[in-house]
Amino acid sequence: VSEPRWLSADQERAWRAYRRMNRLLYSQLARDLTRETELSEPDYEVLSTLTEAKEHSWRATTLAEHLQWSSSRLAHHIGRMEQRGLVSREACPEDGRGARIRLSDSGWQAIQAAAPLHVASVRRHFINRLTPTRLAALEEIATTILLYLGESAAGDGGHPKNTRRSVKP
Amino acid sequence: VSEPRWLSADQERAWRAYRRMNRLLYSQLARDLTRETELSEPDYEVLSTLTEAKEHSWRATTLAEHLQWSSSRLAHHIGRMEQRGLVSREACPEDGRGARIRLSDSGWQAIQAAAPLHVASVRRHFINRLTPTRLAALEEIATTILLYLGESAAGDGGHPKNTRRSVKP
DNA sequence: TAAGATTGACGCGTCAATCTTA
DNA sequence: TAAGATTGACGCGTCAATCTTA
Repeated sequence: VSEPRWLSADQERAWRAYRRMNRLLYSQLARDLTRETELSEPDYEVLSTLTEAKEHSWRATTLAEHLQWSSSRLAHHIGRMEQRGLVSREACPEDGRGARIRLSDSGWQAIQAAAPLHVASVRRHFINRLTPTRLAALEEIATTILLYLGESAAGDGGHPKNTRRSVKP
Repeated sequence: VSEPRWLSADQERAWRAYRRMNRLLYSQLARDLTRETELSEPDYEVLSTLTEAKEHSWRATTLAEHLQWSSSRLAHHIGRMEQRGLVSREACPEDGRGARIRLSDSGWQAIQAAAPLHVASVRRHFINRLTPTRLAALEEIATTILLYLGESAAGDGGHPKNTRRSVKP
């Protein structure tokens, strides 16, 4: 018995609604962020991830893994952020091939200023719109999908310890 | 009483899981599509939207609205697709300023071939992983979020009649 | 003057090639 | 030889400027 060629009406409505929510929500959050700060979403992710590192510095590889970015995307983006003084690059003591990315003072200030605004935006458009029950349901859905997407072994989902801190969302 | 500075642990877990699902699911679907066909996600969206139009042709503005694309994004992308022979542009009879985008024969063949594969991919990674109850819950969540995102008047959500046909997802 | 649409410049992400050290 | 990382070329999306017809 093969799969039907199309989705059922219910399935299609759900699929479309889900994708539309993603599109509009993401663009709204990006709009808020760029209006209220000097940071793009990717900038914000880099800075807030570095905030969670000890010494505010991480190996490029580790950072890329956390962000789920390719190494070349990271190198390009870090290059631009370095130009703007948000992060700095330094040689890696343990491994001569490696690089360490460090949050600069001005990067620290930028993320400190941006974080509460971004959290407020996430609350306003997303968190506050859903009951705790629904939010939990969404998390279950996401976990289920991720499980099948090969989340089992690697990546954030498989992290036994969650030591994240400071600038969270 | 102002909002707390951060999200609660529950909220943050849900928020992260939701975003991670989006990232991985979208990249998996894109990977499947480009592996199995000659089309990118945006190509697929353009072609399948045109399929839903009578005469397989739509005003550029209408097409852009359905896709929720900017007019310049549409113009650029249609230009590239025209080069590849997937669509054609023609003058608009009703309005000398307007343009009509038409699905070409080869575009029609491309979407016919791609659609079942794409639907299968969506089923495999998404639809089949969720019970009907959960899928309905997700649709409700999406609808709720969209409602607050200014979905009330315009856009797909406000469509009273859903006359979509043919190549659906 | 405004609406429909296109264009060019620029910033960003991907892919393949490359460089350096393990 | 492989791992860590960077680089350049290219394709795509955004923004502002522009062109044409209403």
